[in-house]
Amino acid sequence: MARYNPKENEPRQRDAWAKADVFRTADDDTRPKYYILEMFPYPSGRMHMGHVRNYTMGDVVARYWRARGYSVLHPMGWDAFGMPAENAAMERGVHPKGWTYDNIAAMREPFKVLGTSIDWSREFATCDPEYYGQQQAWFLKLYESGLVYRREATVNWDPVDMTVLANEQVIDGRGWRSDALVEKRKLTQWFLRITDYADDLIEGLSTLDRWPDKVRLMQENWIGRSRGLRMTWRWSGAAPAGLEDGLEVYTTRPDTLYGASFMAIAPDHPLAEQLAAADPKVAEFVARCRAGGTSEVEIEAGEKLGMDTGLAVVHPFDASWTVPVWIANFVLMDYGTGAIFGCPAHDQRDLDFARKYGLPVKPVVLPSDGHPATFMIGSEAYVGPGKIFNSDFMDGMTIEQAKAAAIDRVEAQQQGKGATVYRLRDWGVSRQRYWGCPIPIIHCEACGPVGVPRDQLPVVLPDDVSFDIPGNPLARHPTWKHVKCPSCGADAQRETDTLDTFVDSSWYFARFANPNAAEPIDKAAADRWMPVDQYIGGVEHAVLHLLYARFITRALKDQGMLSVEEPFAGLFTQGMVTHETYKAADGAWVEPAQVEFVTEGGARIARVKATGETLTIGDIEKMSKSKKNVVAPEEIFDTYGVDAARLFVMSDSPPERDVQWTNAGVEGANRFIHRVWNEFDSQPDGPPPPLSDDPSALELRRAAHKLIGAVGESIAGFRFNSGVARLYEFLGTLRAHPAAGASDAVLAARHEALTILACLINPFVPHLAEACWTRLGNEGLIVDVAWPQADPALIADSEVVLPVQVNGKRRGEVTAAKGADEADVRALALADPAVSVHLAGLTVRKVIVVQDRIVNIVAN
RNA sequence: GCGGAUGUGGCGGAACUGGUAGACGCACUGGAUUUAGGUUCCAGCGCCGAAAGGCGUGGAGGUUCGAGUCCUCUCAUCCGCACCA
Repeated sequence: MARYNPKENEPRQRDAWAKADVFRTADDDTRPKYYILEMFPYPSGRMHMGHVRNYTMGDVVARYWRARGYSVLHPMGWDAFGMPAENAAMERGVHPKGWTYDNIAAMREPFKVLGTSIDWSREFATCDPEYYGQQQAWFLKLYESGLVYRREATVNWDPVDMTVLANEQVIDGRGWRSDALVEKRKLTQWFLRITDYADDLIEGLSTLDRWPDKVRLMQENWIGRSRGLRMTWRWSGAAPAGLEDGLEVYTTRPDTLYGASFMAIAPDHPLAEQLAAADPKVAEFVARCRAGGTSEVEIEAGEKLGMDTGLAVVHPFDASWTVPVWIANFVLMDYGTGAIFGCPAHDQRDLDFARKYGLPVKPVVLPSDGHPATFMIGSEAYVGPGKIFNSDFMDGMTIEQAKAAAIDRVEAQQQGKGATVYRLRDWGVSRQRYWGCPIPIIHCEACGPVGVPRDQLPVVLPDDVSFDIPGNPLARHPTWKHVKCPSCGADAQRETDTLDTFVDSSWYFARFANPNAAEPIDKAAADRWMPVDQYIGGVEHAVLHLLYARFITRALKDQGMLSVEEPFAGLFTQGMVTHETYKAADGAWVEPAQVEFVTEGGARIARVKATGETLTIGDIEKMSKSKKNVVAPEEIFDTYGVDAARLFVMSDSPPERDVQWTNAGVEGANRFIHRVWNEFDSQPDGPPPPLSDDPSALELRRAAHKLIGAVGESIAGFRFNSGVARLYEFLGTLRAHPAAGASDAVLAARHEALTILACLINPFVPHLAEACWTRLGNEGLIVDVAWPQADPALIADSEVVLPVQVNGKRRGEVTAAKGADEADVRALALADPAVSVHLAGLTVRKVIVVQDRIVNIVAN
């Protein structure tokens, strides 16, 4: 017997897999397909524990379905464009391209060491011109179909880095890198018309029954569909220029039109801007609103600011009733029409505003317990159900009836129309960045924006760029942007913006079906593999990436490039890997690798290994460089082996929750691995004796056969921690039947059990499983072995143990034949001495027998 | 503020449709092996109690023969959105 040596075994098994090329996926396989995909990583250059967990999870699932006879596609790529490469270029003078490809090379190694069953022949990076060129091709198709357009939009502009920032990159109003105050700027930007698909994207959610409810709900809220009325209020008096028809507002509460008290427009509404141009006081007010708009404190306080414009409109249902028009800071220009009618009695914001500026508050919805004469609104608006009153023709209606009636009337008066409004905005994809996919458009003075002809794709990024000054290197490149117009041949300029990197990740899953296709998507291959059967990634992408990918999939389907509407049939969002934090007296964080622990008086004390300095044990947080609570996967691989790391991240917590990395935990996993090996290694060489029904062996055989279903269901149901627990438990059963001194019957049962065990541990600890498989005397690789079949006779129990309760409290148990009828079980239970003790002096009123489950005796 | 999730020993967690709460791992305690530390092996380990027994799944009620699981209220923590008309 030799101690299991992962350092020697693990590389050998990986070599064997590579040599046999076992993970290459054939496209002409006739077996059913299973496409499993983990969200591809950004090539930071370093693998972290989160990757280990994410990719091990996917690998366990991939290896399981592979063993179950499916043709499994499990590809891998790199989400390789983006800001970190340019930041590295600016900070260290390296080229983004070299930096990125070096990082990919550095990360590919640990990913291969992890032993995941990936078809590396399909690998690509989004910064490969072969990939982004195809992206440009479909982008142009969407452009031709009208899904891509250009308009002026307000963006976050970082005046120091001279670039647009995404909303996520603005922290408390400042650029995340430069710390400069971010300005709102109007820039002409490219947009994707995702709002065209708003309804489809909502309806589609109901088909995604293997997605977490949480994610579906978040997407629904993000799209934010609301139904209401878009209507125009006519001016009382002279109409402002350009708004001759009146003031258009959007409301979801047309039932409260008789409660109207004021109109409010956004500070950046065209009317407000017009008034500001004419009146310095208005200009000053508008400026104040804008400044306050970004200030956290003011939003927090919710202070309502308003200014009466002096203009007024006429109520649609009463020509003698005029309503004043205000400018208000709480009205948003980019939602609805940028103008509202205020009904203070039934909207809290409107009420706050009305109270502050002394505007009328007239209730029009009466709660069921309210009286029309006495019902009053205090400081809280009434937003509950009730009957309409004070409302002429709507009096007595329910809210829903009144909404319909008001919409009908407004439509009949030709002053508006029932409308659906979304919170979702079109997707701005322009980035003033170098390291991204060039937008394949040429601007010609005569022809306008013209798509780059197909035969000139890809538009490749130039390599000779500099990062010594801020701004977009593409824009200041001496020659790159100067081209001829493809349409008229005149001098023209290339678009120098690049695409948001979320575009890159919105279709890569379809490209994996055939990464070398001459078209963006090989439709036949995509029809074979799409949709992804199981997608795995972090919940932080619940709206962004997952919504964009769903949108692009639908858009490409409408271009005839794909057949599916939804890219991901199943989604699993995994938790993070966390670790304790350690802080020194001077406030500095200390890495776990430098910490040792002692127990003093039952308390666990952390201190620095080298100096003995006592440390404060802080919160358990996501592993991060800033808190230094990081454990490098490579170090763990080196100390314990890859399998121990894989097993631990799968074992301790349910996969959707965070898992706390602990040294003690990985040692537990390591212990299991060595114990498993010892069981295989203690089995005698040579062919096993024949299996027998000897009772001494039957317990082991039963346990092994039952384990097959339990572990399989755990994997299929993403309950990996439970599956691992069952494997640990089974090891105990195995150890209770040692090989040393065992009868032939037990040796035979052990051989069978070990054969099963090797197959069941294979998804989790594949390197160990291969070694175990060979140790049992088998030829070939266990990756090619089918998932074992349980013998129905061995998993069916002939006897069951039934707990017996008296008045709901467990008092004893009886053993009965499986399926025994009620009368027999009842007699057995009543005769049990442990039970009868508790029945002394009581009268049995009722005996409930749940077949093969439990007996409950009701007595008093 | 709105929406959602979670709450079980010292810790991570198990308990699939209401049916033996605490599987499995960690920590801890005792013992064996070892020159010693570590490793390895055996045993114990929800709380109260000497025992019999009682009490226990954030808290309070309820439904049920039976509730961690279902219902009502409530507290705490976490997450998402946030002046969305």
